[in-house]
Amino acid sequence: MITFSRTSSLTNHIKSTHKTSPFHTFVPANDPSIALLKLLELSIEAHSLQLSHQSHARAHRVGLTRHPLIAQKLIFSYCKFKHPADAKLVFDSLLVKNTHICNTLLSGYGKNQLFLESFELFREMRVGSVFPLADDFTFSVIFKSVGDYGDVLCGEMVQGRGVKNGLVLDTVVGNSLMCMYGKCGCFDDALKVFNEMPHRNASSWNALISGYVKAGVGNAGDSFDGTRLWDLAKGMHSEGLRFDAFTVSILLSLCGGDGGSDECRHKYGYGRELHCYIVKNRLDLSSGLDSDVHLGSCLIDMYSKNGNVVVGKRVFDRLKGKNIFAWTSIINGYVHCGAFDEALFLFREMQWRDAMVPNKVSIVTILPACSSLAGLMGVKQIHGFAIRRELNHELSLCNALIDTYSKSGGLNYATQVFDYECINKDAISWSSIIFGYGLHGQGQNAVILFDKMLRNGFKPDTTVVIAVLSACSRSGLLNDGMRIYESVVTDYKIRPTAEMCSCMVDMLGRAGQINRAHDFIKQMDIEPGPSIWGALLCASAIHGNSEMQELAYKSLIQIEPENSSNYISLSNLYAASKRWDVVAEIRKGMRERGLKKLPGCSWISINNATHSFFVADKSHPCSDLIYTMLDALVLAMKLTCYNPDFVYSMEFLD
DNA sequence: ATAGGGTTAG
Repeated sequence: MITFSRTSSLTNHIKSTHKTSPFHTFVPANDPSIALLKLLELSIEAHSLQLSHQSHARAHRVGLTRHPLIAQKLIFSYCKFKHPADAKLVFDSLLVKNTHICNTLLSGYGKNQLFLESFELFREMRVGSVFPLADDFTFSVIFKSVGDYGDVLCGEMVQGRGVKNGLVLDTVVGNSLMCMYGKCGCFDDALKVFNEMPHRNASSWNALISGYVKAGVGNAGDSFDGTRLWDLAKGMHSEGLRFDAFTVSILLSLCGGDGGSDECRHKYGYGRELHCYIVKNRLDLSSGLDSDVHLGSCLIDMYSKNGNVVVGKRVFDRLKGKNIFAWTSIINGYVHCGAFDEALFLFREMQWRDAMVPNKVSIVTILPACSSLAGLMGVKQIHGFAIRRELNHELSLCNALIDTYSKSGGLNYATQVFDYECINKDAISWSSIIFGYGLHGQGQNAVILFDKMLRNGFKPDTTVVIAVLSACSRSGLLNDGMRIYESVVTDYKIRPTAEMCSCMVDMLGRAGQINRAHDFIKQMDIEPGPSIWGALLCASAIHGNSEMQELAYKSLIQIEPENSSNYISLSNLYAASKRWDVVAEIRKGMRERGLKKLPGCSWISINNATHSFFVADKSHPCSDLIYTMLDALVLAMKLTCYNPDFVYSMEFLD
């Protein structure tokens, strides 16, 4: 039984349309269109496709399917519920199509990724057509679709029409045009629009800032010029516009640290300042408003990316109306700092206490915790969980499962997911399975899959190339690796990255071709970094080529003069051939630079307490007992013919 | 009715 309440906006709307409606003259008091509109509005609010269908049927019975408002609402709801074909049926049945209705279908096509249909309809909305003329709403909707489609040329053509009609002067249209350029990675074009806009609002600035972020991310060299970005944000302030929730959330996403560098600390400082800004400006986090949960999730993410999940948890605890995003953010925070028990606890709490239904993202997020705590069995459990919720065909989940299964020793399960569950594969699916085969020493299969991927029309990217090259390297498939490398560089115009090059050096080196590996380094376009010399070093150590080993160490010391482990290893190399004079010299060099060997540390968790140990560490309360046990173990090892090599460690026990 | 923000996978 549905009861209707008298609400403002809709009633007003109906009142205003009543004046022109042919229906009201006949049945003004109990106009069936009012009830139908209410029903449709309710179905949209309640996300009920069934209710929309019922309303549609009722509209048929009373002959109202061509009522402009009802048709518009039907089209809207069908598109929202991913039934664009039904929306099209309603649309086609209309004898007169107004701009509003066309815009609704246009936007619905966009929501359903039906870009070609959307462009087709847009093309019809011009002078001399049976369709109405495009207005400012049309343009903002079409720019959004063009942006999602990712075709700048198409966007420029649409912009041309917009300029002709004088519609790009509108602020919202201008903003959506900027967003379109941003999505296509054309920051300069977005900036041009921004500079030429007659009226700008906060959203214009937000579009500019997020456009800058999108254009900067992925460009390895000029990945993210922090200063310029914060200058942009300051420019917004000096134009008298305040940051709104959108601005803050974009900026917060840039405050995630990924290490302990100065730049990270800098970013973290900005992040905390933004948190203060939220509090000071009463972008309050505990009012339970939708936008506040949004900001809360951004904050949780920012804190956990900076290694401070505890503060993230405090933000989380204070959030009212926690949604799946907030829950996933905090769970992700705990997963990333390795607190798997806590993450799993929250994953359960989310469901039992907050009746939250995990989605594909939350399942992907919890997966590393399960594999870490319970190995292959844990991955299988999550997989089963996903199957019961019919989420097992989701691309990102499949990709995560392929990767985690193969890393947990379940290559056969990974293959099954790849072959039977992962219906629409992407570059990540292919590189995950190829990497998996490589990991399990099945280089030949990795090569077969790589070639199959190319035959299926996928262009290789650097990640998948690294996956297949490292597979070749591990399995000693020198010829295949060389062939693939040559092909991706010449046929697919992939510029060799440092990682790709170190795969090649590793591959040649492991195959015993140390000199060829060295020649490869010499002909590289890029400056050899630590990973490349490290690969050469490893290979020359395996094959006992101490001359090349020395060269690699010296190069490493040259490019990483502050990394003490290079000195230690070089010194160990000389110690092995009893060249104590050189050893002494190296250690003197280290002392002069003020470098110390970082002591190795190992630890074990027992009953939620972590016990850590350094070399020759006697500080543990049970130290005597532990060493007695250790001596007994060493003795037992020696008795079983294993002769542990203590030479290097003894050297540095002064 | 239109634009702009959040969690995940190699």
